[in-house]
Amino acid sequence: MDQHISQRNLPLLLSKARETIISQFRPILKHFGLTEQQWRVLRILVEEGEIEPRYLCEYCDILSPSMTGILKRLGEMGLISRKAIAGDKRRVLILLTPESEALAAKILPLIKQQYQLIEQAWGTELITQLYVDVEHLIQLKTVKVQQVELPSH
Amino acid sequence: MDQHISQRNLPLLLSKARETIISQFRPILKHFGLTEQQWRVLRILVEEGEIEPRYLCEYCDILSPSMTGILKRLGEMGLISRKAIAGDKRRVLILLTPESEALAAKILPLIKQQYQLIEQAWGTELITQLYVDVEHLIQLKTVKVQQVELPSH
DNA sequence: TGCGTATTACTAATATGTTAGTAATATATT
DNA sequence: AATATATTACTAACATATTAGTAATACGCA
Repeated sequence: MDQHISQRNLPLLLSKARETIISQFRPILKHFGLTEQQWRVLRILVEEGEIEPRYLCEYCDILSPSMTGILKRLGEMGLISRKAIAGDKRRVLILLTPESEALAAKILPLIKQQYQLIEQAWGTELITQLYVDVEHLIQLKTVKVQQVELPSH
Repeated sequence: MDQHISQRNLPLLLSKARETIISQFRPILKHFGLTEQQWRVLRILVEEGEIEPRYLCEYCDILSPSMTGILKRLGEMGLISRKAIAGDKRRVLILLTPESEALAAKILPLIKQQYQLIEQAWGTELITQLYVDVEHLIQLKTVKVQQVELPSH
């Protein structure tokens, strides 16, 4: 009878759930020499086209200092390029290169196939329900939660 | 036409859901100078008492090389100690110190209160449903999923 | 026009994640 | 007993996470 406290630890459970899913895809990304975060960025670029780093951070759920390094390495790998924005010298646009367009075109179908294999093995019902709940939870982020009072020490 | 799961990104959504929750607790841990992972370890030690590092890794969902550093820092902070196991010189037991017992006794009630504040703000229904789904998903980890065939390149 | 403030992407420092591999010890098999 | 294999915790190397802070630029307003 597993009665570990970890089973009532929602952040930990969500982390394990995520690992359960992502571990099914890691071999694909590894095969093409990409980390999970690098692929997250490329995938958003496929969907969005040109995009500024701060939105990339938002969509990928990656903080700015991490994104700086990820974009640096993707640039060195020849998988992204940068374009200046006229009228604002602070801002910049990130976009795919022909190489990464081709790479994404190879990877995306494999991801889709792997999703289908997951559905075959685990069924669609739970996965669908999980989407509903998780998106519901993410919506709630805007509903402010009172913070517990912290003792001085 | 409803969005097929292959066109969405479940690991990313789970990551965002987790961040939504953990951000409600981070101020508490920061107040006591702990990282999230350090607290995960201490919390398991409260529950389990003496425990070997490999089980700590399993229960905390932290890989062994990360755990090595976490335990090293917790040791330097005086929050864990180590005990040899008679009959097997490879193995070791990790346990709390009086200091970390006292620290955990201060933190645990605050975590519980914060959970209550979250439920006040967001309702219990969604949180309960999430537990159900996520635990269900984690169970499925044992059901083997076929791996998509990777092209040579 | 000048000045305070906001925004954007960045750096710095430390902690953790991920993969591969290793030294020491224990166990199974011959 | 001797050898091969398994286990445990560890190191190494690199990528990413987290927090704090900065330089350059843009903007709001007196």
